[in-house]
Amino acid sequence: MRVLIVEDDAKVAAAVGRGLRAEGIAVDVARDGIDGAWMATENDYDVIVLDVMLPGKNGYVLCAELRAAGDWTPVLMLTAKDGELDEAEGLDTGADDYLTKPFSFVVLIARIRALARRSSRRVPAPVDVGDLHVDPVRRRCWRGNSEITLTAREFAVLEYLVRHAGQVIPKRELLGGVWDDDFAGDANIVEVYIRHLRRKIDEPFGRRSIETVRGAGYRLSPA
Amino acid sequence: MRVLIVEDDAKVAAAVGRGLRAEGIAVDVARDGIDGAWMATENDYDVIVLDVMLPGKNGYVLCAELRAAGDWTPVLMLTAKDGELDEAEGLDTGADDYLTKPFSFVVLIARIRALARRSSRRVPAPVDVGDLHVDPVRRRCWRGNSEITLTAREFAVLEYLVRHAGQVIPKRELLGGVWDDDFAGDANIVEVYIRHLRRKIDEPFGRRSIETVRGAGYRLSPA
DNA sequence: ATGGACGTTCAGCTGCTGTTCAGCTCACAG
DNA sequence: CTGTGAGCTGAACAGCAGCTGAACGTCCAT
Repeated sequence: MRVLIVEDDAKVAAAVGRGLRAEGIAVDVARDGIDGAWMATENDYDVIVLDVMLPGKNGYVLCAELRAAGDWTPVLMLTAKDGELDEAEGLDTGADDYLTKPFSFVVLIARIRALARRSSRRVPAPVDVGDLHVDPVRRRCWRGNSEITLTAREFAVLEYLVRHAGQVIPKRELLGGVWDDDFAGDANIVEVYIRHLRRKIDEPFGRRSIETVRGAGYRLSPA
Repeated sequence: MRVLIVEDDAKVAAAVGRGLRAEGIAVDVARDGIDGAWMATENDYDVIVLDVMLPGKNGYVLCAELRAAGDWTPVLMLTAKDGELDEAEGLDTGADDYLTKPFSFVVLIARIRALARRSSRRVPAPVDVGDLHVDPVRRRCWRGNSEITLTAREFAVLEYLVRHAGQVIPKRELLGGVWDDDFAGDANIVEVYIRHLRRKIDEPFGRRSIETVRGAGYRLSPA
C-alpha cells in the first residue's frame, strides 16, 4: 500500500510517516500544495491524506483539481481543529473522508485502510496465484491450507508481486512501489526480502514461485 | 531507458550524463539546438531533456518543431533560473514538464522516470512474428510451444528486431538502439549476439528467421 | 532494564553474462 | 580464379548481479 501525505507541519508529517511505515505502508510526504499536486499526478497512490491548511494551494483546491483531472484516488482530509472548516464543504470537493486534529493514530490508520479497501477500482479482494492465497485486507497469507506469518514489509513486497503476477518486476520498481520514494539505502534490501519470502512461501513447500530474471527483476509465477 | 540531453554547458551536461548513466539510463548529449533537433529525429528516446537557453536554436523552438513534426516524445524543459522564463510558455510549446536550475539530482531523475513511465504505457504488448512469440512485460519468448530462455541483452536485441520485423536493421542502429549510443567497443558485439539468438531461436527449430543482408544489416522474417 | 521482533546494512561468495579477440568462412568484384 | 573485406564463430576472461548469513540498531512489550 502506498500513501501520499500532504502536510506542511514537519512534526506531524514525520510522526504520521513513521507510524504508517511501521505498518508496512509506503509513505511519500509533500510539504505544500504545489508539490502535493505534482506527486499526486505523477505517482499512483492508494490513498492521499490532505491537510486543509497548506501553503501554496489549500487542500480543498488541490482535491478539487485532482477530481477535475479525473483522478479519483481516495482522499482523507485533515482539518486543523473541529469546526474550523465545514465537514460538508470538505466532502463536497470530492474528499472521501475527513478527520479533525488532534486525532489518534489508530483511527487514522483504520480510516486509511478503510478508504483503500472501499475504493472499487483497486483490487482489495484476496488474490490467488496457484495455491498461494493472499488477503490484503486481513493481511494474511496461505500456501494451500497452511497459514504463513509475514512481517509488515514482507507482506508489502509479496502483495506487490501478487498484484503483478506473471510480470517481471524490476528491483527499482519494487523499491519505488513498496518503499518510500526517497528511500536512500541500498537496492540490496530487495534481494534480502526476496530471500525472506522464498524462505517462507517457497522452500518449506518445495516450490520456486519467485523466479529471478537476471538483469531484469523478479517474477511471481503460479508454479 | 534512453534519454537525450540538449545542453550547451559542458559541465552540467557531463554531470547529468554521469549521474543518469549510474542509474542505468542510456544518455546521449547534444551541445546545441541544431544537433539536438537532428538527434531527436534520428533516434528514438524515452525522454528528451531540453535546456531553454541554447546556441543555434532555443529549447522552446526546438520543442515546438518536434511537436509539429508529430514527435511526442516527453520533453523536460530546464530553465536557467526561477522566473527567467514563464513556466506556462514552456508547457504551451508542448513541453511535458519543466525544472528550474539549480535542481537536485534526485528530483531530475524522479521527473525523468515519471515522464518515461507515463509514456511507456503504450508499448507493452506482446508481438508475434510467424510462430515466434515475444512478451516484453513477462520477459519471455516462445517458438511455437517451446519457451526459450534469453539473457537480458539477448532479449533486448530480439525485442528490437521483433518491433521492426521485416525491415532491414543496420548494425549501427542495433548498436544505438540496444546499447548506449556512446558505446566505445567493437561493433562485432552485434554479430556475436545475432549468433547467440540464432543458436537459440532458429537452429534448434531448423529455421532461419534472422537473415543477414550483406552490407546493410539484419532482417527478422516470419520464415 | 531486558529481551525479542523487525528492518536494514554489510561483506564475501558464486556463477552468469557481456565483451573482447583471433582466426575462420564466404560472398562478391575484378 | 583469386583477393578482399564483411560477416561468422568458439573460446577466454573479467566484472558484476544476485545470493546469503550475520551483525547492527531501533522500536516495542514485558
